[in-house]
Amino acid sequence: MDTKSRIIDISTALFQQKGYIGVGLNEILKACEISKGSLYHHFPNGKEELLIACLQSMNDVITTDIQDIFNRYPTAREATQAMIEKLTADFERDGTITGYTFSSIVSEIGALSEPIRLACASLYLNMQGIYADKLMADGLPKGAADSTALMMTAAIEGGIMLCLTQKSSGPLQTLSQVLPNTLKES
Amino acid sequence: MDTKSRIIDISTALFQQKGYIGVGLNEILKACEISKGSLYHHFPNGKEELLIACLQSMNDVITTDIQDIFNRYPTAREATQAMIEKLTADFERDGTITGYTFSSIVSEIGALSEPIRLACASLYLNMQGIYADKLMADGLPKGAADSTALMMTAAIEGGIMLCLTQKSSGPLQTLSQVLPNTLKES
DNA sequence: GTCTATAGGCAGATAGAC
DNA sequence: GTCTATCTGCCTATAGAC
Repeated sequence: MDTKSRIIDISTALFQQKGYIGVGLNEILKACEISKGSLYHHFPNGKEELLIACLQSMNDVITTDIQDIFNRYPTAREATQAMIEKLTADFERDGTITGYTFSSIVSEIGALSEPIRLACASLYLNMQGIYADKLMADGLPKGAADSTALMMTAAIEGGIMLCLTQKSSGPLQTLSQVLPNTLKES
Repeated sequence: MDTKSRIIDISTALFQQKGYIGVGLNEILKACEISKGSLYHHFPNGKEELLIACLQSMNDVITTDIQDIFNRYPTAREATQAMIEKLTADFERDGTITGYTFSSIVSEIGALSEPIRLACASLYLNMQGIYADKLMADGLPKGAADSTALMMTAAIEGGIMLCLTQKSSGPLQTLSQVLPNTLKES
């Protein structure tokens, strides 16, 4: 595997764990076992360019991941439940949630860097799109599917935030029971 | 008004707008028109101690604010709708949402500083408590009220995040239509 | 393409006069 | 209780050898 891909892979994990500002360039270099010169050779615009590459990588991984789950279950309701249960399992295992959430990145520099804000917006929209497609396949009209998909995205993002704040998977576990019910009744 | 209170008031606004890391000590000093020595006299433990004082201040303001809205409307459904509409109006006016969300603060240092994480957790629980009380007054049993209140908190927090990411009040506007319906059917 | 060395800036924090 | 001056350390970024 080439150096550039390795930098992206390792940096992606670090950004997800600690946020953009929380990870220093030196930490990335150490983790990748490369030097500063090498990093700036592959990413001439420095840390911000690296983050954008990482966001694209996250986009691919997360979209594939969610799409896979939504293909495996017959209805949006069951798929949602399975997805949230996967998140809680991740949290129980790792003590943190590394995927599906970019709130730390948005909060830190979304307001400062337009390219990064746009990359995050695209990520959220991709997730939301998968939910909406499944809801339409279930028979919901487009408008209702879009609204419901938006609420799912917001609730899951907020649920992850609550889990991190409380250091407990409780909020997501509760959501996995409540949220699918609201889908059923839509 | 004494210096300490003025520092807290001004810093609270800055932290809400730009997050914890986004605001430097020098910016706070300039906004408050004080010197570094003065700030460290009132907050010997520096920036972190100041943030905790600000979080307590936010807690008071936000709790009072939400409680006020929830007292003014007969049901949780109507109160929720009114609250979200207030948020969207704020967003339209200021271009940002300063209250009701601490996600940026949680994301930035919640994982690093235990006192700050706990202060944020307490804030979320207070909001959730107001929602739950109103839902119980509407006739929901305690368990269902707690679950629903959690979903409301998560959805609103996530909705704010989506608005900031998309630079649009659209997500919250959609939520103000979808979320109350899920309450109605609970 | 990778390295070392270093620049230059700004952060948070401290000391001590008044 | 407020001030100014200063310290130390970390950050991103660059220059230039190999």
